[in-house]
Amino acid sequence: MTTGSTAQRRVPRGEARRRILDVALDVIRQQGFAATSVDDLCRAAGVTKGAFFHHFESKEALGVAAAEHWATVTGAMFEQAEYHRAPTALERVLGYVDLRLAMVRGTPSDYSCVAGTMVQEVFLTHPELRDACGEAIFEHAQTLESDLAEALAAAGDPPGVDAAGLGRFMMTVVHGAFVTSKAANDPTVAVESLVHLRRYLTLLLG
Amino acid sequence: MTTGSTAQRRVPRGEARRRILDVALDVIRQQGFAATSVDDLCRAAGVTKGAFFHHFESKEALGVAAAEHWATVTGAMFEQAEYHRAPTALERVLGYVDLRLAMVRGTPSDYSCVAGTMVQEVFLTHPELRDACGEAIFEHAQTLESDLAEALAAAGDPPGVDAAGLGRFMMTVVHGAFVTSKAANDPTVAVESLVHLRRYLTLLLG
DNA sequence: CTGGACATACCGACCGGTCGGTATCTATGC
DNA sequence: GCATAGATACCGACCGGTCGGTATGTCCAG
Repeated sequence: MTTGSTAQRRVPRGEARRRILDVALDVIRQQGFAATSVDDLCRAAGVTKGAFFHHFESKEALGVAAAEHWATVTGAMFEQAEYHRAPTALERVLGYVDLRLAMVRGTPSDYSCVAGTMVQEVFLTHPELRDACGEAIFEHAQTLESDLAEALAAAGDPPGVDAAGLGRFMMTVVHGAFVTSKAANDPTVAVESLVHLRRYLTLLLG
Repeated sequence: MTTGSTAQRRVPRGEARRRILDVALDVIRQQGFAATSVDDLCRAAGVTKGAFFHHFESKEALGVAAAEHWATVTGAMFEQAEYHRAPTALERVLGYVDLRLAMVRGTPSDYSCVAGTMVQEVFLTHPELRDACGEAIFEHAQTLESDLAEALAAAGDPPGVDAAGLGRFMMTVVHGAFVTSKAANDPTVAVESLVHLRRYLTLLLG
């Protein structure tokens, strides 16, 4: 039909998918998953709806891909962090918390977690998306496990505590800090919670 | 125009508002705020849209009222709980955690928090709703403050810890436990996090 | 010249919200 | 004790816009 000039390409060919995923991380953290429309994403990515549905078969599929993309991006980021180079396992664990403390100085849209935001909304209604979020979160928790196991051993393996569960608890505090600091509209609340987590780890493992 | 038989009243006159608020607590915890339509609420409450917008000037206003209703309902529930009758402040604090532990055995739609669910989605886009959620959460935290202050004093007031901040940390863990247990699709994760919180409080205050 | 990577136009369902109307209370004067 | 008038509670058709998704066409790399 119309046609004519055609194809104002807004984004270089081949980059649409990545652009959509990148902006999704930001937009979803700002607005939540349900409140984010496909058009919102396309606008922000500079891409048309055709491109969107070419790469993702549904909005839920985009969510799943975004959770995986999130895991990749943050995984790479944490993998490079300095805290891995600390000499003792306890210092590495505390270093992780300190890194979280440093991150939390900005605004929730920047420091919070896409997976944690999405899973609250969709855990019942979109099981596949829920599982993708779960994997992103607990896969990250697992990166702490070996240091935690070592630190626990060094502390004489306190009874009733295991490395995997302690890692999950750390995720609980981190994600809880996102919620309460959003509610308080004040990142200080996140800071203070992470300091409590740090104190707990010190008491338990020090 | 139409007229005719008129007014199949589905709900006794005068109960519409309360019915809407009651179902909102459930539906929003199941689907999130943005994914819950006004029609969803009306259907669940057995009420028409006219009734809805008679009582609430917008969907956001309903959200605010729901947060306040949540604070009232849960406030009354926690106020009656047994843990207030424990002899020492520390036992009362731990009793609160034990109550949370007991609650967390069900399903997230039942044990999670409306305010925490909503605030994740709307903290940036709906400031009034965010504030209402914040008030619900931190007002609840305050109910722990006097016991925490007393327990801290009994423990010799450990440096760097204050009752208000510790109360907020407890909210952080509770809400974090909602997130991670949803993500894991397993309430066990919430249980284990609350056990860690209990251990922290014991180490700090015992 | 083919197949993946888009663009554009479009669809029906559903969204939050409005509005004119009705049913039922309450207050008041007689 | 009863008519009446206003306020409140509610009904449900309707509105413009937006939603997720589709159909079909064009571009371009290999």
